[in-house]
Amino acid sequence: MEKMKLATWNVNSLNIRLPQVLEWLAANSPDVLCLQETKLDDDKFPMVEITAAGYHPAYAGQKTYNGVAILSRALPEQVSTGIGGYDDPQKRVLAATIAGVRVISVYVPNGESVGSEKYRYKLDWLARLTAWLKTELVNHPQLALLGDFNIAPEERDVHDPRLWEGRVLFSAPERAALAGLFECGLKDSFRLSDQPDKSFTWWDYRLNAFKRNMGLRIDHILFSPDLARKCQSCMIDRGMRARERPSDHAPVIAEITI
DNA sequence: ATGGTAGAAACTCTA
Repeated sequence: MEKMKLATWNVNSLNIRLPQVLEWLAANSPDVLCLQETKLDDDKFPMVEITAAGYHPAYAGQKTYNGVAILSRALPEQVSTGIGGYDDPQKRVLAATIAGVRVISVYVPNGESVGSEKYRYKLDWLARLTAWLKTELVNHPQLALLGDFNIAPEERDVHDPRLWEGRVLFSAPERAALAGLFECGLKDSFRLSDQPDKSFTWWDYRLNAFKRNMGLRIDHILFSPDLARKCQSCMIDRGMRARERPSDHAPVIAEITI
């Protein structure tokens, strides 16, 4: 039985975080690493360094904001960008087939604040993502959706649910949109096994949030039913958030048998 | 308490 290790990490600038990404790849040897917030135009992607580390890069970037990538040991096939049928100039979705698994790296809009224009964009974007995924799941029964969803699914995924209730990243409409993905059959790999209490993936840079573990679990690895059955483990590597000059997100890693 | 910090870019926006 062969194992496949898939990971996701919002690096908040691949330019700044490249040394940490290379170190993390060497230490963890994932088969697939999805990145978000690369904040790099495609002609600035660190192709040489990633290739030298033994990974094939696929990327869809833009300057300053957003940007997604998929790094893989095996050659990525059928690489495509964006949500089918939705002309979004923001680079937030990248898909590739790797060793027979359809891997999709997503950077869901942050939403800024409930009721804002960016919040409406977030909900509209999620509706389009969900509609598109329904057909993707039919075409690719072995599908993994990894990334920064900017939504905490449940109260136990938020350090202080009362404080966050109704706020962006935890408002009812956002959680309903995430539940819509689960209704398509996608499973939250993190909840397929027992996990420590107060497990989070993102901590604000401000107010010493990480030291006080004031975090949210907003980065997820979702598996189609076929892959969920093969999931062996899922864990958060919070050690990377404790580093000097860290991303505000920690990597999430899941292992499946293929 | 509507603050605070980080990144990119360029005196502001996004998260």
